[in-house]
Amino acid sequence: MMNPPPLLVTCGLPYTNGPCHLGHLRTYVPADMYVRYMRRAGEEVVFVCGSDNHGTPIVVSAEEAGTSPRALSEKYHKHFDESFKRMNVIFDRFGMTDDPATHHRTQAIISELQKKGYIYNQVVHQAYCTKCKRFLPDRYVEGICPHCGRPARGDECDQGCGKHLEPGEIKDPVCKVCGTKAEFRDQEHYFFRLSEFKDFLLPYLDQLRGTNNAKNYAIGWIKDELHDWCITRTLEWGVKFPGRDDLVVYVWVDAPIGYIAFTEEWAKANGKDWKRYWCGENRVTHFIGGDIIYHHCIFWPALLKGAGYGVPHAVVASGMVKVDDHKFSKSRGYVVWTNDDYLDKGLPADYLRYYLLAYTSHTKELNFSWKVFGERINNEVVNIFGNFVYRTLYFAQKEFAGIPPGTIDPAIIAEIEKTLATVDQLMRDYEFKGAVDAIMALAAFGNTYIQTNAPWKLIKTDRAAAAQVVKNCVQIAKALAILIEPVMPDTAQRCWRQLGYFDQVAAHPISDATCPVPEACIEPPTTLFVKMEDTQITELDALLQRRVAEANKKTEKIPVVTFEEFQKLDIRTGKVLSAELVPKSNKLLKLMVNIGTETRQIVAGMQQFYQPGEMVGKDVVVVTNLAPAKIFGIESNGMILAAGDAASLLVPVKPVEPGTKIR
RNA sequence: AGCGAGGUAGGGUAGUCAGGAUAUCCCGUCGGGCUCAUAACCCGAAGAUCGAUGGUUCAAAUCCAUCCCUCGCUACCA
Repeated sequence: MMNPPPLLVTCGLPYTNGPCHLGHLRTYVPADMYVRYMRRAGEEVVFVCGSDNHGTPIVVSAEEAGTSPRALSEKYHKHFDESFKRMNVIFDRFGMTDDPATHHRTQAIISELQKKGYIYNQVVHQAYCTKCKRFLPDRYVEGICPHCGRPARGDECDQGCGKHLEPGEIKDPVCKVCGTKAEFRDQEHYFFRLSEFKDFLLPYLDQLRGTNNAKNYAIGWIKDELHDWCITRTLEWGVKFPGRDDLVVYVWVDAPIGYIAFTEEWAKANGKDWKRYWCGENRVTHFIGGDIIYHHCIFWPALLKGAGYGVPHAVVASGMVKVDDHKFSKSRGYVVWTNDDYLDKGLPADYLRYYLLAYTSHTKELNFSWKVFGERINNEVVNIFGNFVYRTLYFAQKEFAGIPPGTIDPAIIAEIEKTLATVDQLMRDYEFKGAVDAIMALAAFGNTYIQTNAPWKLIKTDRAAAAQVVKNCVQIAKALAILIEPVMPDTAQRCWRQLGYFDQVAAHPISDATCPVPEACIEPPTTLFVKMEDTQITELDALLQRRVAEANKKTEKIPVVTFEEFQKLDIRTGKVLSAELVPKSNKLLKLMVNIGTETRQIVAGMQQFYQPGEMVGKDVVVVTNLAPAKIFGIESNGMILAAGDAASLLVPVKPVEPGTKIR
């Protein structure tokens, strides 16, 4: 059998318009662990990543900051590069998608796709801001939904009926940046014939390696119809579309192409051939966040296939990160910044790496809380792992001035081998938590072993037997140092040094875990870890709580409306004539309400708070000139006012006739 | 609504793909041991109708069906 192709591991590219946070690390730390492990399991691995610099948000952020997109990108590029290094996430190449390699490779791929007929052009309506003098990507247009009449974004009626809006559909478009009324202009765009790749993608995804969340999600999409994909934008910033100075390619085209370009950059600097990684059979493994599965499992393989490159071998998608059991959200304050909140507080990278890897399976949601962080670090890392190594070496040094001579008990070697086999299988299945657990189980085994064999007792009667127990324990400690390196590289190295070795633990293959430790003198050991103090945890947590509280205040800020705007609303009292549950809905009630001049049918989301029976006969407050909407297929002509999440109804205190105007 | 992921002792979490005998681990509670060690470690106990119902099977947390609950996603948005 031929040697398998080398492994190329990539991480989803961080976008250069904000700093590094836990959400990033949830993908990068496991990828780094995987790379470290696979290298030491004897694989040839290249690990590349880079920053993603293009797209409208960066242009807008740069304008707001009074700088250029390139300068902004460079600032955050440097930030990510440093943050990853501080976390011991070490790439062979960390590039930028705005560097020449990505521009060049993107244009080469687009040209190739054009040559093969996979790209066509088409004129589309697009919102244009006359003040900013540019076309507005859909996210930067606001207007009125043509379906329900409520405010909507350019691409979707996000506050109203939730319908997807095609370019040109939105009414009264306004530039979100400057507030000027936008107009529609015709603009030629280029489309990728994604729809032609359906027959390729289904069998491809079926055999795709990686985590099944990625695979399932993508297969689900494919079963629906695949639309062709608009791959150009009217922007200055980005990779120029070949032959068109006024268009750049969509950022989601050049971002993954960065993976190839960064490999090229690495290969050039190291005298290697990048084609070995990207052309033909390969083992390209993408580590990504769960939010970008679509791009990596559908667009990207189709692009590569169409342009004649090899397609990815595996996609490993991480689950989402929660903070204090809340959805990760920068605007709501549920965020942990890698530098400000963690590393700059003097906390070790190893602790966070451990937490991220050991909390749960890679594809499940990971909750971060300082309290749990402190508990797990102290109980598992410090007490079980750290204490075993320390008590072993302390006793060895005290009683034997180091590691005693002798051979290792075969049962101990067998135990280590069992751990090695388990870890290896789990790592190849991308089950990082399982692998960490197996390593910790070996540490727990060590504690049980030393406890049951009590060399501190034995030594009083049988010094040789005590030496044997110690020797076995040291062997376990050695195995632990070797195994824990992909998880906690700094700790592993410290542990390695304490075992009397002067070289790098990372230079040793995993299989060295069963190589007997020789007799040696060692220095008195120091504790491997410092415990997390309760006061420290409380302080860190308080900082987070303060940020959440401040964010809450900010979100409460609401825009001022003029009296004229207020007067547009026609609010009247009404009497509920009948109420019934809307079938298949668990929130909606269908109400008939007398508003004086007429009886209206109104659908209201208050089923969980009011029985239909108790609604009948109630005087309620109704917005009568709200645009009609269809909810669950039932027409609703107005809105009943209620306060708060529990929908406390607003009712007139003194009796009034139905239809009385509210001012 | 559609799609996806989850629902396992007081909290958290593994096991579910490849069905089997006392359902894992961490914390917490209770009892004991040890004292080499960072008040750490070891042993034991209590505590789970494995979301519900029905089915397949000698055997179901695990497979199938239906339902309930929670969360996420729904593409020209990076």
